Amino acid sequence: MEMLLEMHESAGLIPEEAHMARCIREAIFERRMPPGTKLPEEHLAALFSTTRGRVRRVLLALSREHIVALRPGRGAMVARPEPEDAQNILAARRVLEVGLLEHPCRALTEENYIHLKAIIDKEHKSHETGDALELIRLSGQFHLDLTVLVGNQVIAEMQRELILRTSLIIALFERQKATCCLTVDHGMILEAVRQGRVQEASRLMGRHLLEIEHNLDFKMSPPPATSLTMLLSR
Amino acid sequence: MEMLLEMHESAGLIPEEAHMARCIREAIFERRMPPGTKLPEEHLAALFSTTRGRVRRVLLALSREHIVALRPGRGAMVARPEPEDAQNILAARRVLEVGLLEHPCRALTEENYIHLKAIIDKEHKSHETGDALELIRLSGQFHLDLTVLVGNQVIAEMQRELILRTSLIIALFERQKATCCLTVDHGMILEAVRQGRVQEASRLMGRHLLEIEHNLDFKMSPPPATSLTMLLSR
DNA sequence: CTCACTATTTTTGTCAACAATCAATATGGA
DNA sequence: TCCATATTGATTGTTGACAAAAATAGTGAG
Repeated sequence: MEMLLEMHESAGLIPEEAHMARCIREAIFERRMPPGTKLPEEHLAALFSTTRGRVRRVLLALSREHIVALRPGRGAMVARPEPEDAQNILAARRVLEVGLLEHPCRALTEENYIHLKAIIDKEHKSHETGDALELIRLSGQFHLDLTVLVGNQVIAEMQRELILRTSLIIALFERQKATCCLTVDHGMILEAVRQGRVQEASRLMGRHLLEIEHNLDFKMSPPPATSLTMLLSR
Repeated sequence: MEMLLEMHESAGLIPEEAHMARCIREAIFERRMPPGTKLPEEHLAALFSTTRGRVRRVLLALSREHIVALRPGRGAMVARPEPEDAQNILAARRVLEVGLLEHPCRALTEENYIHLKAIIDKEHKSHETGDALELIRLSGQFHLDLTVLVGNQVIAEMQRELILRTSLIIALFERQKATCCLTVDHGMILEAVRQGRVQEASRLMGRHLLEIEHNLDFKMSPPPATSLTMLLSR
């Protein structure tokens, strides 16, 4: 359940700020804060019982990750990627993840395999019990942990940002509900990787990501900007 | 000479701050500010005739790009990547650039080719006149522009960060002088891409990046932390 | 000369109050 | 009713002074 490896996404922030950033990222990733949600500084400061200055630093950091939009004078809100961004982001993921499976930095150990398999099993369970939130989380974790294990920290950090942005994209443009990653695909990919079938694994991953892309509809009416800061807890 | 495409690396910063960030990035990239250079806030504020508060925001932004280290209480300095980081960064570049040439987002137009060829020609000129600084700059621009043209904005932003960090790595660990990118390689890569020889292009790029890596010596004594803020002009 | 300790100076971190800006509402005339 | 304008309220942006911490310089004993 816990993040496989503490990635140093905290660069430049003190622990308290890093914690706040993590909470907000999590809330965005799990769509408790949909794109467009306003993020007033004082609200957040009160929520995390900290000062406005610190909130400000965190918002700047998150805006540099492109998951928060920071318009001067108008404050911060959860980012709403343009269709063009969406295509670029998904294309980037294809390049990165397909490329990585094709030319992995290191091979998957048996231990690694067990770890990833466990995530997939949990995905199945969440699918059965209908826990959509947990399914989203697990799906992201599969992609991220696979990247860490077959790649390295630096690659994983890029990947983390892309996954978060993908979460925003799906929230904005998903054509039909329940279109998060297909657990079945994850299983096939993992097996191919385990057996060293590099070409097959990367091909599957490419198709998997394309499928996500094809389930988007950019002509969708952008949902109205929600306000209120809510439910940051877990 | 000018950056091919204005990448929105200014997210969350006002224009003035974005300009400052660009200047510092440039100075770091061209090694006018070697790794370890101290970056006192008031110094920078005076240099750019701005306030300490703004400098602070810029330093936070740059620290999130991993090119500035921001230790609490001790101020900012140009980052000094660990050998482990160095390996991860170069591995990431291999995955990204090789993967991109193997599975390009779009094909190179004749116009694009001319643009890139011009850069290579300038590289040759700089090599002859011995203008090492310009050579470094051009070399980085070749890799970056190629990424933009064959990929997209999002990929290019990741690439920009990786190239900057590579510049730090070379400054720290280069075994022998004059080991910046070999212009010859660039030429061969470009020709392969132009002719649509995808496999060949990606193979060459992989070798090219490995060559850089093999010219590093991690046992090198880390050069003493230089101080003084100097020569930000161009 | 070196070490340990103290004092000084520089630099960073923080805060609260104020100014500027934007969003929302209210007002008034056609 | 509708639009334009003015007022209000809420939120963000900035400043400067101060506190805290670290680097530096200085002092003296061994």
